[in-house]
Amino acid sequence: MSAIASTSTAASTSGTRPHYTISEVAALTGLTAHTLRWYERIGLMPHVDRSHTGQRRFSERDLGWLAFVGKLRLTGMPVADMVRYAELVREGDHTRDERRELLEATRRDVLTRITELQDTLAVLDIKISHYGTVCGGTPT
Amino acid sequence: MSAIASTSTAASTSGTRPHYTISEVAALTGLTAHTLRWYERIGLMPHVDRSHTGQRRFSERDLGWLAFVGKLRLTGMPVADMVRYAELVREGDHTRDERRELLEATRRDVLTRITELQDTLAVLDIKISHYGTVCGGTPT
DNA sequence: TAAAACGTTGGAGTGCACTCGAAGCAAGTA
DNA sequence: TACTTGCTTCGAGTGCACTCCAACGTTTTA
Repeated sequence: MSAIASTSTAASTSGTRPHYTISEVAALTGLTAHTLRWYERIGLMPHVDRSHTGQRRFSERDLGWLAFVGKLRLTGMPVADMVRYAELVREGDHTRDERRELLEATRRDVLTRITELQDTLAVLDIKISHYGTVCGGTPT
Repeated sequence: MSAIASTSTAASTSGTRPHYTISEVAALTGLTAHTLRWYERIGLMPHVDRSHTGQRRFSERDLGWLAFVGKLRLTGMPVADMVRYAELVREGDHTRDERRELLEATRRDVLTRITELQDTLAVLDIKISHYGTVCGGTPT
């Protein structure tokens, strides 16, 4: 539970930009430390800084990336696709078009998903309104 | 691919209501025969009729139920919860309140999900618009 | 300084929702 | 009748996304 305002880290430990320990990032993102390490292993994190003893130190930029990944995760995008996107980012500027494509495809998926959910909502409302009436009928 | 209009079954084989074979239902719902059998095994199907030789014969009502289950599945509801709902239906009228509760909770989840997706959509739109501009910046 | 808390690694395990395979009947077609 | 297709059951296998473990090193607190 040692959040951001804890004793040492975060803001200004050694003169450079803020660094977060893995447990701080876990608290901030809701992901577990296990998951964060796993993200790095599979290439979903773009290479996290280490302290002189080899411990991870996450930057603000890393947090931003994780926030974005969190959004992608909400869309239901498979992890493999997110990794693909991360690779494209690493490969540099000549992949911009492909990245935009990928994002636009995702955008379309999200739109579809929203429509599906709204349909479902309509069905649920009908069902629920049936339960409102006292008479029996055909309960499914 | 033998859809509904195939040779024998469906409409009026033996005088009673329409009966669909498992492969017809698979074609209609997009589920596999395996999955349909599995649904029955775990109690997610309310007991499918059998032919005199023991083969499944699905009714219109079964199709309606599967359509509803499909909607619930779209919400991301765990199968165990759907089974719970199916059990409540089987238990009869005194579970109406609990069923309505369950449906209303699901409704709330769906609403939350839609909001999340709309947030994500906003983020994607921002990203995509960045890719529209030619200047580099900080591509993440 | 000692203890507690936190970090590292590789690899194995978990839970979910299917998904498939094998062996064996049964029904319809050439 | 022979063949093809489809059905049955049970149990094992798959793919995904984590999730945890063991063994050990580091850092912080009392």
